[in-house]
Amino acid sequence: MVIKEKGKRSKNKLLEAAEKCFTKYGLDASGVDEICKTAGMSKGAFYHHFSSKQDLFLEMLNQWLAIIDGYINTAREDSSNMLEIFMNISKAKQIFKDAGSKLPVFIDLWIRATRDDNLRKITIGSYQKYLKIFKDLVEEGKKKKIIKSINSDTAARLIIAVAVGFIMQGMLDPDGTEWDKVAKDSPMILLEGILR
Amino acid sequence: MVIKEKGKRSKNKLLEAAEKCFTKYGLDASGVDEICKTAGMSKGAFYHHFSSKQDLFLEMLNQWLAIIDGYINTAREDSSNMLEIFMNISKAKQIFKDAGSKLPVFIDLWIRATRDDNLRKITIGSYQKYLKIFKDLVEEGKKKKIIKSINSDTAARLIIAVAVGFIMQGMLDPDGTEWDKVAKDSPMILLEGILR
DNA sequence: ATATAAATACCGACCAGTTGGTATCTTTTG
DNA sequence: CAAAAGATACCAACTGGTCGGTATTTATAT
Repeated sequence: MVIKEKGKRSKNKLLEAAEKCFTKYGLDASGVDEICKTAGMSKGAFYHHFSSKQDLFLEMLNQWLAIIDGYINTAREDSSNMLEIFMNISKAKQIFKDAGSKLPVFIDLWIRATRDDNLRKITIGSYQKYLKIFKDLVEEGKKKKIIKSINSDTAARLIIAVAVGFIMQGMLDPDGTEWDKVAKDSPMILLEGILR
Repeated sequence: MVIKEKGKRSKNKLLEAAEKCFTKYGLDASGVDEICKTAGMSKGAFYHHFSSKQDLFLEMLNQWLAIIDGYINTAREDSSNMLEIFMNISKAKQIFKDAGSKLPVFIDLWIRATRDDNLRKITIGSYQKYLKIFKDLVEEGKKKKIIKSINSDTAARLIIAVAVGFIMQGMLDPDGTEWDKVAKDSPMILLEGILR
């Protein structure tokens, strides 16, 4: 079958509409009705494709995590040494461009995962996966004597903190600075330190 | 009068109850009814003290920002040089202890500020105030040749990113590591860099 | 000090609107 | 035709917020 079954297409339409709504109003404030209206579909269609609003959250999150996986794997394939991988990931201009509008919703999901066990399981699973990637990267650097003998767990979490922290700030104060520039310069500061 | 007027006490009771609820269920999921029940008061009392749920958000946020102000000012008064101030702020064991339960709610407010103009104004105002503090600190360090000639705006935002990022991770994965240890080690890594 | 007046603090039933979700029916598709 | 997809009408639960009335303080006058 050349054309995706109409069902899948409709489902995607709903997913995209949901993303629009979530970006605009937030997770909680976006009602199922609103999402349907945005998608130009009916509530019946919605509940034909998703068993609940939650269910849509989960599918959306899984979809995005797959995208992030893609970015990371690409960065890994395109680079030969550990330092290159790190820089390629953290530059992440692509992420900020493609996923820019997704990021606030992603944070929203993150917060929600704090209180929702289903979401939490998925989120924490991926979180730990990425954590491990950075940890291994640091460990490798330590073995090759490129990196100081710092705790690799701490370092990995620090790297993630920077990423998440920038997203949060970018959401609150998008015009406060040139965020892509900040994001570009920060990995270097992180690597080389602040002190002379 | 030794004892606070009863009115203020009741208002505080509501504020505290709200904090409990928000910590447990999140901002949106905590209904006014729930807050009142937790406080052991009536809805009438609530709307006697606050003009709306929003209004309570604002008061709560202002209250907390005042606390943070206190921490920062204390750190400034207790230290003589720029580096000490920075370390005193970022150690912030006191913040993590006292305000531990508040932090998730704080993040929740942050997200909400993204879409709510009133909240945004307050939040962004404080954000920029703290940003400036760090910026000035970095500038001072640069003048004294302690700090590299990095962009002070970027550096300041990087520092904030680390703080916010740790809070976010701590919320998602509280038992994943010893966060106070991570928080203690990170400033040093930030200062001295990762690379050898 | 006591009576009175006036705020302040508080209660809880109630309302209009919205929410996620369901049940039933119709259309499209293979 | 049967199954999938979609539409419409509907509902029970819950939401933030209102309102008329009552209890409790606090200020004032005597």
